[in-house]
Formats: sequence, C-alpha cells, structure tokens
Amino acid sequence: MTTARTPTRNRGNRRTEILDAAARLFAARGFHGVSIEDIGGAVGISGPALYRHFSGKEALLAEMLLGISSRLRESAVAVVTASGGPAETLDALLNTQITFALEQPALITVHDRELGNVPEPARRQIRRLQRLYVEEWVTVLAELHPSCPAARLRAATHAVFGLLNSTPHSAGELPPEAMRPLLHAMARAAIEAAVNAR
Amino acid sequence: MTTARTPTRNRGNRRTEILDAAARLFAARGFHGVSIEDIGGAVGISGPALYRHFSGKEALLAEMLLGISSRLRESAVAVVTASGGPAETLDALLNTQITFALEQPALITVHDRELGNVPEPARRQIRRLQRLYVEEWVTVLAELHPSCPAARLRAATHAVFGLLNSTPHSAGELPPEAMRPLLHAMARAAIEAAVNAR
DNA sequence: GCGAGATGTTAGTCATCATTAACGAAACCG
DNA sequence: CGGTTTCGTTAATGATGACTAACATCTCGC
Repeated sequence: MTTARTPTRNRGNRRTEILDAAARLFAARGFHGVSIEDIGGAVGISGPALYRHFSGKEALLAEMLLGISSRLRESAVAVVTASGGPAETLDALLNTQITFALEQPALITVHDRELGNVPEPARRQIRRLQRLYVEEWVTVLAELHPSCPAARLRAATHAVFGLLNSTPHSAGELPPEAMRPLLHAMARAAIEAAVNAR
Repeated sequence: MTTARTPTRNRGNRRTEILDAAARLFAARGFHGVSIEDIGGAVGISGPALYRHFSGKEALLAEMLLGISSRLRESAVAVVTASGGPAETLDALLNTQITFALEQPALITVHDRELGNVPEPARRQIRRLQRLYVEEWVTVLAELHPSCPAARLRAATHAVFGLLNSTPHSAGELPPEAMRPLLHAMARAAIEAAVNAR
C-alpha cells in the first residue's frame, strides 16, 4: 500500500536501522517505556513487522547490548595489542572510549541501564564482555602503577567511566571538539590522583 | 486479618517507607519495570493500598524526585552560605555529594534516569532545582577560576557528577571508608585539570 | 460506646502491549 | 511465466497492570 518503498537494496540494513532507532528510544524512555509499535514506527514500518527481523523485544535488546559490549571490548583489545608503551596505550583507551561516548550517547546510556532486562543466556555473556573490558583498563593501569592495589584501580576505572559517560547529560554545553580534550584531561588527572594514594 | 499490625505510631512513616522501597525498585528495574503491586509488596501491604498515600504511580515518582533534588539543592545552599573561602566551599560541596552518592545510591540512580517519566507540572520544578544545584557549583568554581568560561565549568561539573555518581556501578569494589577519599581526590584533580585549559 | 477518619483488603474495569495468525505483494530463481 | 522467499500488513489473543469500588477494621476524640 505504501507505494514502492524498500528498493530491495536494504539487504541487511533493516536490522541495524531498527537497532539504532530502538537504542534512541530505549535511552530516552527505558526498555519498558517503549513499545514494539514505537520502534516499528520509528523506522517506518508498523508493529509486528519487527518479528521478521528479531525473535522478540528482549532478543532485540540482547543483540543491542551484545553489540555494544563486544565492540568496546574489541577496540580495547586492538588498542592494547597494537601498543607501544603503557602510557600511550592508556591514552588510546581514553580516546576510543571518549569517541564512543561522544558519538553514540544513546548506546552508552542503554549499555549501563538495561542489562537487567536481558534474558539469561545473553546476560551472562554481556557481563563477561563488560568485565573483560574493565580488565583491559586495569591491566594497563597496573603496568603504569604496579604498587597500586587492583581493587583501587578497578574502582578508579569505574569512576572514570562515569566521568566519560556523563556526556549524555551535558549534551550541548560544549561542542564536541572542545569536549574531547576536556574529558581527556579530566580523566587523566583523575587517574593520576587515584593512583597517588595518600 | 493480619494480626495487630501498625501500632498507629507509624504516622507519617508509611509514606517515606514506601518512597524508600520504591526508590530501590525503580533503581533496579526502572519506573515501568515496577508495578504498584511490587511496591506495595515491598512494604508489606498489597497493591491498591498505595492509593491511600499517593494519588498514583507518577505522583509517587514526582514526589521522590522532588525530594531528592530539593535536598541536594538545600544542602548546597547551606554549604555555600556557611562558607569560608571558595576552596573550602568546593570541598564541602564535594563531601556532601559524595556522602549522598555513597549512602543513597538508589536515589542517585533514579534521580538521573527517571525525570522523563514525571508528569509536567512537577517536571519543570525538578529541572529547575537541578539547574540551581549545578549553578551553585558553577558559581563556586567561577570564584576559584574567574578566567575559565562558564560553559566549560558547567561541562566539568556534569563530568564530576558522573564521576561521583558512578558508585552504584562500582559497589563493593572498595569499602566506603576507602571510596570516600578516593572519589574526593579524583574529583578535585579532574576539576583542576578542567580549569587549566590549554 | 460511638461516629469519623485513616488505612487495608479483595474484586472488578479498562488500557496497553507483546506476540501470533492469516493474508498480500514485490523480488528473485529456475 | 510459476514458485518460493522476504518483508509487510491488519486482526485476534492473552497477560499484565494502573486505577476504582465496595467493603472491613482499628484508633481516637468526645
């Protein structure tokens, strides 16, 4: 009915298009605050058509979170293996996380709010990837500061994530070109302070 | 039926008891992920009894967020007016925010996730209180660093909130006695770095 | 002792929503 | 072309959940 849409070249794009729209909606209103109809509407199809692409709402969320955490983890691994010294590695880790936070604020938001709504086979896997991601950071920090206990490094890492992921809240305060070095400098300084215990 | 409960000395406590339980549930599963029945069950009453205390689920959330943001704002005002120099004031602001984040992680979580579910008369007021709270911080920071543009101070403030409010994620990594000075040192260093632009 | 108010309870009601069913049409394959 | 796959559509269906109604009970002020 809706004229000749979808020129068939949308081969695998529908899925990612749906995932993108759903991420925005979930970030804005929460998983349970968004209906299947809302998600479909956001990409121009309506309601149950989603079931041609995903087996259900929870499966859609699971794939979304799995995608985010594995992308993050992969980029961290890439940075760490390609590395020169640990100081440059830390810099690169900061840069990738900042880029992600600035470019995909919706994904960042969903990533640390909605894990509880993922059903169990996938949840464990996502948690595992998240843990591995944190451990990449902790390992690099431990190389830089071997005398600092791991628990403190882990706590500091979480705090830095909080700092960097605050961008969804401060959207619009500064242009991204200014935000990027600001976040980098703040995070670096915070890490230094965390490690130089008293 | 349920024996002789509620010795009548629970005069205004039921409301706050309900608000506490609801905060924990909302923090864990999100506003739409929690039913009226769940909230009632968490305080030993069941379901529609809540309507004896609140006019509805959204009103309950509104009162919760209003309470949080006005408490935060009040404590900031108290700190600022009682102040010696700006440096001590900033320290005191950090301490109150850290105390709040460590002692009431559920409230912190709800506070920056669920504003979108508050209906409109109250939402504006909560936003206003949040804005005023941020401005208390920005004012103090501006006294300390007059040459730094306000937009940058605001962005830095949001980033520091992200850092301090990360405690719900890092729960259990360190005991609160260790967490408190760690967060304080990290936040202080991050602010210094933010202000010493390049 | 007794009406009133406060606080609960259980049984509807009415929406919303995820999911399924049954059906259509375009594109691709042969 | 004719059949199959792909991607949509619009009706059910069945749960769940917010809110209302009708009905106790308990404590108090008097």
